[in-house]
Amino acid sequence: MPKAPPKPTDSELEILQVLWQHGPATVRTVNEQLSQHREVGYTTTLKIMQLMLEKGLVQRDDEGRSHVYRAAVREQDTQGLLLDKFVAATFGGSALKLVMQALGNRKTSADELAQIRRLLNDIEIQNANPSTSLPDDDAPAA
Amino acid sequence: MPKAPPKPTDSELEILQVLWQHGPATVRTVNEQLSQHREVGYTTTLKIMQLMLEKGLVQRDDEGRSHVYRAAVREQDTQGLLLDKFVAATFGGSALKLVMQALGNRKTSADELAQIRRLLNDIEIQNANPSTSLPDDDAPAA
DNA sequence: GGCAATGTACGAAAATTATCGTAATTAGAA
DNA sequence: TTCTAATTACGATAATTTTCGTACATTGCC
Repeated sequence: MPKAPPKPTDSELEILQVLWQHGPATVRTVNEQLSQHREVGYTTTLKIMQLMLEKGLVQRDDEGRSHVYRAAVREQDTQGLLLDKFVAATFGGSALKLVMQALGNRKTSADELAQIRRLLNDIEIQNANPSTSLPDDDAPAA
Repeated sequence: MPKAPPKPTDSELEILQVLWQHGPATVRTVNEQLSQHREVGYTTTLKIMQLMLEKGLVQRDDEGRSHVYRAAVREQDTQGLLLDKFVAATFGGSALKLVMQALGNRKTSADELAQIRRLLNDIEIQNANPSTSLPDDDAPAA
């Protein structure tokens, strides 16, 4: 089994965000996106993306003169990995404390609260009846 | 206004965790706690704590031969600061996505779910009636 | 007082990450 | 083909963090 890619650094995560949202892209495109938020040189972005290739965080297609990069890790997987480490380091492993803090000192809209309530209901249904598959918001009702 | 202490690094956060849980402590005590989880030299811990002092993350009392360090930042404040940055970097600023991910791919006990429900209720009461103070579990009922 | 034990201070090295200048390469245009 | 513009490759530097060796200071015995 090939080794899983390492945890991305902050800069690498920025680049992954661009690739996740935009899809496969050249260094130029990625750099232009990053430049909208902060100043960063072209070769800096290039270098980081080359390192990301070595680490297995991205893959690339070398057809033609310019290379096209794409994310080699999925957004949800990466978020989950980072979240686990963050919860462990910052909240002693307690996801509950994290959620309390996230919801507590922050304004949360009624709509968001409703979504969380739905999620809670789903989880409790799942706990009560593990054989049933989770309801899917996008699927037609039975 | 004195500048706010910077975001602690991973090692600094480990040390803060010890100080928050244990209360004021000497380098030796902190190092013994850290050593229970991983190997780390005494002078390494000492050096990091000295840097934390310069950064304003801890304060110390130099009475007697050994110094006693205490956290200079509050646990909740620090968690909140780190959480903000984490949500911004990893979830594009959406606390909702964070909560969904935290609750979704993770087993959460019925007790924890109940606590989150209570929190949701409190938030909705607060939203509906901003003049009222939040209920406090630790305070005696009026 | 002198010595051993315990602490602190300091400096340096290693590891990681971020940054960018410059050289080499390639593709088209003229 | 020759030149130019765009792109990649490479190496060097800086900044930050982590690590620890060693020297210095202090305390409390004997």
